[in-house]
Amino acid sequence: MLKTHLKSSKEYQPGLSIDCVIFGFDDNQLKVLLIKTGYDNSWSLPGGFVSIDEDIDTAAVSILQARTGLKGIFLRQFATFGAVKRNQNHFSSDALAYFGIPLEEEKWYKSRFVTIGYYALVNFSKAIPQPDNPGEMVEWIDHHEVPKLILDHREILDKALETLRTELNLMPIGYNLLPEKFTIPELQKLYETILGRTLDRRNFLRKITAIGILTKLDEKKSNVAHKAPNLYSFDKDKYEEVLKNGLTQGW
Amino acid sequence: MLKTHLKSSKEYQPGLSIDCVIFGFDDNQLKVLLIKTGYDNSWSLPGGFVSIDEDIDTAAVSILQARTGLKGIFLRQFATFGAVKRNQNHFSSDALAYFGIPLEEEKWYKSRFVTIGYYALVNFSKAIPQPDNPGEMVEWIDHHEVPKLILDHREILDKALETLRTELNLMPIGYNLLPEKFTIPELQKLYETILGRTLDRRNFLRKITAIGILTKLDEKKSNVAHKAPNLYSFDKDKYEEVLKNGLTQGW
DNA sequence: ATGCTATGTGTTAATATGACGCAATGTACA
DNA sequence: TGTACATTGCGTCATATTAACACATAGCAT
Repeated sequence: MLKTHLKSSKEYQPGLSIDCVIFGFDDNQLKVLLIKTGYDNSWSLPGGFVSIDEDIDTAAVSILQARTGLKGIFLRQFATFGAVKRNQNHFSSDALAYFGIPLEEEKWYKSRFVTIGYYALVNFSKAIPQPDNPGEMVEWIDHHEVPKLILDHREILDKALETLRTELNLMPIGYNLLPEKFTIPELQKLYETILGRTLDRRNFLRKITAIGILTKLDEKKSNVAHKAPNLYSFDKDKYEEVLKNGLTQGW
Repeated sequence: MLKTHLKSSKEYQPGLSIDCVIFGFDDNQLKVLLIKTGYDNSWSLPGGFVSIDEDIDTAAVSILQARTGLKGIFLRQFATFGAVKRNQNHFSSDALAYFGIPLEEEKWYKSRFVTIGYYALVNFSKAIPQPDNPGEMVEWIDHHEVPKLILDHREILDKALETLRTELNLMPIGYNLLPEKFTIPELQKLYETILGRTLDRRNFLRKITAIGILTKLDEKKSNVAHKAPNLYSFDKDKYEEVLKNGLTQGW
């Protein structure tokens, strides 16, 4: 929510912020990148402000890149939150002093902010969480074990997950969350984790391969406890095509 | 985009506006409520600003009510638009003078606005379009015949329709767009119009009735050219229930 | 009466889905 | 070394859903 080298508030779009729900998949867990403030150890979503001369989408990309070091990531706006009370009483005068905010900027920080929510899907192993403010911690947290978050960030996170669940039915997802080579069981675990329920192995295989975005590699996963599963990769071209057209739907 | 009795810009959330895509269905056409400015006859979506002490959702409801006189309408936020250039050069000094904006407020009007898009589904026959500024025209326009719109309103409209199409697959729609009593062919036309393609009569009936939200009335439509079709109504309770749980999906 | 058009209902084949069975592969360990 | 166990790969079958189509009926126009 704050950046180390704050420009003057005049250089930012007033009353507007961006919060990102960054999802990663590791150890069969859906994880979310969260930030623990140095000031009071409170947890929040990574976010930031929008420069006056910056598109909101660009601002979201910048925040994401600053936090994960990644470019060209799957990033999608999903909702905007603007309840009057959403950031009421959030920045105490003490907190603003801690962050070195000059007095004349207090009013800016204490006014209502409308925040635009983006969610991102990133390759866990390639992302390098980067603290931005001193004393800050950036951590991947299992989405089942998210601590209390500031403001309405919990609501934002929930909405992001709900959106992701819906989009799972409308388009192929996984390309951005898995390493280049992966197994069908891994992909299934990802789906199961996002949906929060189990799926039948055999039916999953049939359905996921029918989409036509997977390439079966002539290679098996090594160092596994049981029968070595086959490795697959995404067919980038076909994946992009399905992303554009969407999966077949109802009507 | 403007209101007759403008409060001082200080009473509004800075740099933020709301634009509504209001859909209605009449004469087998999907129509959109548009506004023609008195100033230069340019067309735009109905919109407005957000008071500093007003939730964004509440602001959207207010705008909708002001334009259609309707309360309790289906209203849904679908996207937020914030390209830097989106309203660059929109309000000329002449225009601001026309609207009676004091000089000291010019900067406010000329800065970038981020706008939150909402779409609404309303009962065409019950809505009473209401002009807000003098010389303004409020009209229902067939969505196929929408004229050139100001700013990025065309993009906003397209995105709203795209969202509506997707949501058609996720939840029942029609309750808010049709009169209390309607026929299956009418409902089908609505779906066809939204989707932009024809559907098979018989399959449509089977599928739409299977949802369990329709009540077949013991009454036929009168004054029709051919065989009188049966009238139906929505079962409000079941409709709400399906709205909440969504239609059955893939995975 | 006859033709035209739109509605109401039913049929059938193809496809998709959900629920399982069983053999193959590799680890753990007696 | 070989037996138990967990996991993968592939297949089957009953059922549900979908798409495509046929036919009778109702009401207006002439």
